[in-house]
Amino acid sequence: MKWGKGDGPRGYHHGDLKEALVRAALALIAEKGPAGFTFADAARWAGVSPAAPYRHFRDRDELIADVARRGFEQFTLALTKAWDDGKPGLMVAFDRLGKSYLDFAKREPSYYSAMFEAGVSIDADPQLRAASEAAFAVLRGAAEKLVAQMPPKGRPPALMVALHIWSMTHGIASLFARGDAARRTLPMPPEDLLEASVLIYLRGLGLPEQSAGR
Amino acid sequence: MKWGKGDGPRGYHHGDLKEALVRAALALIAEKGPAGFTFADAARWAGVSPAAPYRHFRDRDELIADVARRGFEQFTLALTKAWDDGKPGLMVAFDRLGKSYLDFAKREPSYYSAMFEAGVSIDADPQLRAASEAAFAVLRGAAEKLVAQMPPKGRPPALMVALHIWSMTHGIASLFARGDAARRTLPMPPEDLLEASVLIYLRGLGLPEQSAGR
DNA sequence: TGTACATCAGTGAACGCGCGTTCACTGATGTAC
DNA sequence: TGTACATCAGTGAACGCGCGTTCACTGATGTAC
Repeated sequence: MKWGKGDGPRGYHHGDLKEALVRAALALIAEKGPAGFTFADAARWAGVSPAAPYRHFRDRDELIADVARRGFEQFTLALTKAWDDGKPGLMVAFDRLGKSYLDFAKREPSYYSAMFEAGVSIDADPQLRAASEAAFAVLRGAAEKLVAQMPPKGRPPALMVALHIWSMTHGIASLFARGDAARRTLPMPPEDLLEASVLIYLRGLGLPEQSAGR
Repeated sequence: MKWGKGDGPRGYHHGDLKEALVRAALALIAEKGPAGFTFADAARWAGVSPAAPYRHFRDRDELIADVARRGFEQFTLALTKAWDDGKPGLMVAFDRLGKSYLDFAKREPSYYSAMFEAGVSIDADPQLRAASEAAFAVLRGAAEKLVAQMPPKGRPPALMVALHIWSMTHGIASLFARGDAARRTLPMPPEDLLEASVLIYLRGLGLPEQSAGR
């Protein structure tokens, strides 16, 4: 399944090389880490000559940035689906959201690496930046709904809450849930660690479970 | 200040090449990221022939692992000093501890990269592993003192608390406080974000500020 | 429907480069007596 | 204190390799008439 869409190999023209290169990058990142693959590698993996990728990407960085962008798009989809507009209750939806974040890091370690660990500068590429912000917007929207449940006095800023949740989750994902060798071993599933952490945090905000729309 | 200890260049024998190579690695990581430097680079930076490093390190990975190990040692020192056995009060000491973590990531981005982002397998090298565990032990010790303040009923496991704090802090450090290009911009200082996060978390644990030994 | 032509997406050979690594070597340092 | 020798820590030349990149090219595809 080297090229998943049009099936069967074709002749002189590959037909879908851009997609194939992205898949190659994902496979090679999974194999050797984000720093461990080369443009030539990707070409070889896709079964084309080393010059072919230049028709589609200026250089290796542009390829990685494209992978990261696609990663953020899929990430946004997954988070949106998990949050599901806060249904049926904010707390249960929020918990799903966190688990979905972690699940993505575990299920798609290659995307996750390209997005967060490949050293691509998010701000340099507007498309990448937009994709990244769309993902964060899901978190932020959820945080807004959550703080809106609280009495107006002493309501924490939604942005802060979103950043906190993001940080906790990203911290757990980076330290304990990645697919590669740098992962630390942990005496419990990372999902449990995250769930407890988020619950304690929300309690600290003054959001006991029963008050949050259950 | 290429070789800081014995000053002045010497002749045929460098005299302190191992140290110089470590410093070279730190400088080059700062410049190009953990993946962006080579063994030959380090030799060049230290002003020796490309074969010289082989007298001190088997390969590039061994050099990076050594840098990471030293990083963890310094990290342990900084954390220990910040925690200061919980004096004068657990909450204020805990806050110092978190800030110190963040400060290290910001002050020593090269060490931090080598420790957490260079893809070295912690478990492969016993010395590295021990150094890493010593750093975590400081966090864990602090968490133990903290939960010991709580009524025995419903006391959370200290290990969990330590892992939570580690994750939050590492998440913030990775996303917002690193020195390199992958850092996201943030509408507030990362230290403030962390402080708020830890305070909310501790409140969620049932540790109001005044009950914690102040 | 057929044909001529333009354009597109790939080839494959070639290049310069820097890296990792080995090797016999040599200058400097330490030590036994 | 001096000398002979062993050991240590570096040299520098050399190698094979794979990468990035360019280039003229060519087969396949699309389009105008």
